[in-house]
Amino acid sequence: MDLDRSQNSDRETIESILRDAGLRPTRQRMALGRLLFAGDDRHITAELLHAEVTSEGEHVSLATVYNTLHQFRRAGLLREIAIESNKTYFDTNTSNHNHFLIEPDGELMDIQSDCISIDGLPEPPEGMRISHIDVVVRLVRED
Amino acid sequence: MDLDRSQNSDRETIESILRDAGLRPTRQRMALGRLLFAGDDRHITAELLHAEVTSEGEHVSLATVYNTLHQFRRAGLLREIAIESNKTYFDTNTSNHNHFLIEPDGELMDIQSDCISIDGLPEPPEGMRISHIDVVVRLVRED
DNA sequence: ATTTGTGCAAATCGTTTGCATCTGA
DNA sequence: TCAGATGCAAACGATTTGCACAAAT
Repeated sequence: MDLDRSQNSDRETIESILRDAGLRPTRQRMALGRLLFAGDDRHITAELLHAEVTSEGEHVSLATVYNTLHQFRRAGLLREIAIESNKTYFDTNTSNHNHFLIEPDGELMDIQSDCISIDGLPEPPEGMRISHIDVVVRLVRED
Repeated sequence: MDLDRSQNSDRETIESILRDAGLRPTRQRMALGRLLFAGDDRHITAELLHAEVTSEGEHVSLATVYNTLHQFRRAGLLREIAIESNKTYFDTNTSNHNHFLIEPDGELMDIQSDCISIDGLPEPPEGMRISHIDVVVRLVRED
């Protein structure tokens, strides 16, 4: 289930998101959390987030951005997106959903999961179970 | 469509695969091509392929392995696999199919595409068309 | 002969880590 | 107070690149 993010812009909500995840609401995490969890769902990289927080006048070191993104992911606040890229993309939408990938520029768009159904999956091998299914629909510009 | 690889082990077949792709059949490309296109479909990284070709006693520099893998991909002989990993994986099976990903060790298994059907995809945005759909089914060991 | 490919080492890029310092509970 | 968090710079691993040399048509 997705959180209602309509009011996430205020400090208190971000703070409780962090506390609920067992993370101390430090200045850096609050700043990053506000960028990530307030407003719409986002697809973002560490470098990009670092640039954003910096342009707000907040100082957060790049290493801390990396560390924080992984902490958020471990806490279930972010999900890593599987696309072929040398960079790691994180998605603030942790509910089941899938992606359109605009090939030429690498831009991502959400596809709501309830649209999509997958049939005919073979049984997983003995002793394994499906944890999650990722669907990436690659788009190219029509010529 | 998949090539019949049952006889790809001989020089002539590899050579014609390369020529058809517009690539000169150099010693290095032949050695890599034989490893990739003879026998079963494979999921491989540059480092791994370099280790293989080296252990055969052939000398191909790592840079050439990287360059060659990308040439093969551009020629449509390989496909890059979309998984979240710091390494780039290539698939010698360029037909439409999908993957099981064994989470703990990152191992990949093919799922034949004709098993799977995807319903309920929304229309792509104006001026875009679907080039390819990747499905990755993540597996974890049952506890 | 001319184009194309290769090897090597250095450069680059994204990311992680070690460690001294600082901060929140 | 003191575990936990951060910053910095150095380390790292995967990949790319520049350029002199070699091989293919």
